[in-house]
Amino acid sequence: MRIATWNINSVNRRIEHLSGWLESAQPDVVCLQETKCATGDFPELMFTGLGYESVALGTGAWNGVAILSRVGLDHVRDNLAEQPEWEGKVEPRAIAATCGGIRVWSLYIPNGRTPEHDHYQYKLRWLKALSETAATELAVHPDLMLLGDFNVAPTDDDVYDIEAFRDSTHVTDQERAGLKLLESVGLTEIEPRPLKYDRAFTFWDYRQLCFPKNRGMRIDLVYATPAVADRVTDAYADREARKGKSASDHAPVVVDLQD
DNA sequence: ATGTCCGATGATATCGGA
Repeated sequence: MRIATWNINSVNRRIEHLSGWLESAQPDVVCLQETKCATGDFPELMFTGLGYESVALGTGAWNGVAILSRVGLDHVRDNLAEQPEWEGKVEPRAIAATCGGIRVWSLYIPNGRTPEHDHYQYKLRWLKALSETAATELAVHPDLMLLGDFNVAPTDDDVYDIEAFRDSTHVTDQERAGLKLLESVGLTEIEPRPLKYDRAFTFWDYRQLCFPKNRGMRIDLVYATPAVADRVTDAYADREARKGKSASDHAPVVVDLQD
């Protein structure tokens, strides 16, 4: 079984790019983030035509998550338990479903903006709530995976130059402690291999020619229970999918599991 | 020139967010 996660940066802007990738990569399950469309505007029929069931959660211009599956899609759940709010609202950043026997979460962790910003505290609260939901879910589902845009680089080596991230989010100890909470409840990170160069970056800013210069970050992550991690046969960041016109600023992460 | 892009506004350019 092949399962992937991809921050698509507007699913409707990315229809052609995404459908081409689905046909070439042939994933069985895909977690999407930043779909940027309301639940009812999700291009469900396009995915049906490609053989995928789908479920989406979105409000419009911002955020939005979805799951595509061609191995079943059941027991859908929206949002974390007691998901922290931003400006009084629960944002569409988490959706779960059971696909091919795996409990799958598609997640879009808040960006944080700057370490001084309220959004950064929101991000930390969100990571804590995620670990709590993960703990209760994995008690019921031994085959659990969390996939998505975590907006945190796990180590200094997961950004192109740590010196460029002084006073920035994504690399602080507190954010990384948020990831450690996931490990403390029994999840392990599945680290992808790079297809090119030495590091498996998953995001390159559109600005300043970051992609051609390979000024990237590894912030799209996969966490799994030991039962799932033991089945991993391969994992890679597909930087090829970041190429070309009308690409997302993120690349997909692909994980292969033994059946 | 943030060497950019997205979606929304009340546009026909500008803005917030990333």
